[in-house]
Amino acid sequence: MASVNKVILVGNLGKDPEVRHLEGGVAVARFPIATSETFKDKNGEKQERTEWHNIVVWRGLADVAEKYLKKGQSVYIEGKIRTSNYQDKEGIQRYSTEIVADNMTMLGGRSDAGNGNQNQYSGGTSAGNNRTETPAPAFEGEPDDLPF
Amino acid sequence: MASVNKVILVGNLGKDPEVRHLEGGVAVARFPIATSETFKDKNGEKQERTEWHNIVVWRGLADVAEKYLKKGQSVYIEGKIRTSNYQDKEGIQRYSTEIVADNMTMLGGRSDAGNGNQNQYSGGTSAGNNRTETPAPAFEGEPDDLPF
Amino acid sequence: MASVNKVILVGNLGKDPEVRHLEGGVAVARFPIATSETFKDKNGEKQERTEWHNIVVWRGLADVAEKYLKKGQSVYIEGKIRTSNYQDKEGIQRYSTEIVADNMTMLGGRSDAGNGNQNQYSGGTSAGNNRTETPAPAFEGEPDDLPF
Amino acid sequence: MASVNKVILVGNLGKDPEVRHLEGGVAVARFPIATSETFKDKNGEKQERTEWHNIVVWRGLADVAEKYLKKGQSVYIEGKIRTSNYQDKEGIQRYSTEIVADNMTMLGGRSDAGNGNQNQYSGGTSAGNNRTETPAPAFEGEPDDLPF
DNA sequence: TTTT
DNA sequence: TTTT
Repeated sequence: MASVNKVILVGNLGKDPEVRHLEGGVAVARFPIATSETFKDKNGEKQERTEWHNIVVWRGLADVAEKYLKKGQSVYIEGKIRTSNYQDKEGIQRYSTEIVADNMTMLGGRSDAGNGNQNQYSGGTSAGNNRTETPAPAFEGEPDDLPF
Repeated sequence: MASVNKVILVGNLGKDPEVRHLEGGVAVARFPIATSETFKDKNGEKQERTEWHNIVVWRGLADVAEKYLKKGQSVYIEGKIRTSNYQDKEGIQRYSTEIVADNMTMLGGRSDAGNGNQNQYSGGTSAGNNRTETPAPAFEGEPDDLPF
Repeated sequence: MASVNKVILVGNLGKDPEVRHLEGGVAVARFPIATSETFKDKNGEKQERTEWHNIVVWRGLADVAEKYLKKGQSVYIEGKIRTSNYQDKEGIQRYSTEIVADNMTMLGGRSDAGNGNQNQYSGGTSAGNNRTETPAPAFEGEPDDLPF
Repeated sequence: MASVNKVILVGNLGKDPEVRHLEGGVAVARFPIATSETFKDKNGEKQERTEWHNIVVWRGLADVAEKYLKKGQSVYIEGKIRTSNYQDKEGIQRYSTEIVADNMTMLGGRSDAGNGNQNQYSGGTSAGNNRTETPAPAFEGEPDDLPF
C-alpha cells in the first residue's frame, strides 16, 4: 500500500502535560499545542486563526514531556495523525483526532521559567549503539485499552 | 507566532473526489485517503490499522482532483490540519478534522484506470481570497545569472 | 540544541542500489534518486529540471534496498542531509552531500519488472524486531462505511 | 513524474545573511544554518556532529531575512535541495548543495539581541511577481555521468 | 488553553 | 560559522 502519515508541528503548549503510568510502568503524556496563522480577510483586515492539536507521547518521550515541558513553551513535534472513535457519556459516537509524536524538540518558551534546555528526543530505546534516530520498542497493548 | 502546521501523507483514495463550486466559481474538492500501518500485537500477531484522512483542496487543486483523482489511486498530499466544530442535526456539538492540502502529487493507483498521469500540483493563484500559501506562476530570470 | 534536519523525497532510482557489507556484517546501500520539477522559462516555455540525490541506507534498510529496489522504481525516502568532505585522488578537497535515510517506502515503478511490492520500512536496528512503524499491505475496507 | 523534494530544518544561523539585489530588483539572501545531533560513540562517549546547510531565499523572504535574521538566531526553514555544479578558479569542477527555502519562521535566538519577533513567512505573494518556487535551470546529463 |  |  505504500503509505505515509507524517505530521510536523511547531507550537506552544496550552497546558502542562498530563502524565499517566499504565500497568507495566509505561508512561503516556498528553498536552495540547497551538499553532496560529494570520491572513487577511476580505476586508483586508488581519485575522488570526489558532488551531489546537492534542499531542500524545509514550514512554521515554512522556518522561521528557513530564520533566521539561511546561505551559507556554514552544516545541517541535514530529508524529502521525490518529483518529479514534468512542462513545461519550450520553452514548453518542464521537471522534477524537490526536498526534502521536515520535520525535520532539524543545524550542524554548515565553519566559522559559527556569528552563534553558533545548534538546531533541526521539521515540524509542537503545543502548550501546551510535544511532541518532532510534528504534521503537514493541508495541503492546490493545488499541482499545489505550487512553483515547 | 512562530508556528508550523504541516502534514505529509501518502495514501489511497477511498472514494472519488466530491467537488462543489461555490458562489464566485471557487471550487472545493473533498476526498478521503487511507494510510495503513502494521504492527505486532502482544501475541506477536501481525495487525493492521488503517487511518482515514479527510482531504480538502481548493481552487486549482480542486480542479486537478476532479479531473485526475479516482478511488483507489495513490496520492502524495502536503497540507495542514484543520479542526472545525459544528452542530449536527440533533444539535450535538461535533468536531471534524480535515487536511487542507496545498500540494498534491499523483503517484499512480491500484489499476490506474486509464490514467498514466503522475504530476505535481501546488496550491495557489487567484485574488480576493485569504490564502497564505501562494501562487507559482511563470518563472523569469536567467538561471545562469544567478549568484551560485 | 533544538535542531531538526529532515528530508522527504519521492523520486525514481537512477541505478540499482550498490550494497557493501562492512566488517562486522553491517550493510550499507547507496543509490541515486531523481526528483523533477517543471517550470516556465521567460519565454513561457515549459522546462524541466532534475535534481539527483545520493541516498545512503544502513543495516536493515540496506537489506531491503538490495532485495527490492531497482533502477527506475519510485520510492519515498525520509532522512537527513549529511555533507562529508574528503580529498579526491588528486588531493583536491571535495564535498559530497548525501541523504541518510531512516524510513523508506516503495511506491512502485516505471514498469515494475516483476515487483508488486509496495511496503514501508523504518530505520532502526536489529533483529527480533521491535518495530513500531511498519509495512503496509493491501488496501481493503469499505470506504462507504466510514464516517464522512 | 510524481516527485517530491522537501527539506525541513530547525537550526541556528552561523552568520548574518548576505543579501544581493539582482538587476530588476530581485533580492537574494544567503546564510548558513547549523543543525546538530549528539550520539554515543563506540566507547559510550557522547559525541556531537554539526551539519551546515547553505540556505538561499528569494524576493520577499530575502527581505525578511535581511531585516530580521541575525547570526545565532534559531529559524525554521522549509524548502528544497538544489545541487549546482560550477568550475572554481582553478577550473576544477565542483558541486554545491543548497537549500532553496520557500517558508521560514523565526524561532528566537541565543540572547535575542533586540529581537522579539517570531513570525512565519511564506515565499511568494505580492506585486510584481508572486512566485514561491524558484528557478531551475536545465537538466542535462546521463545519470551515469553523475559523480556517484 | 498557547503565542505574537 | 551556530547552538547546547
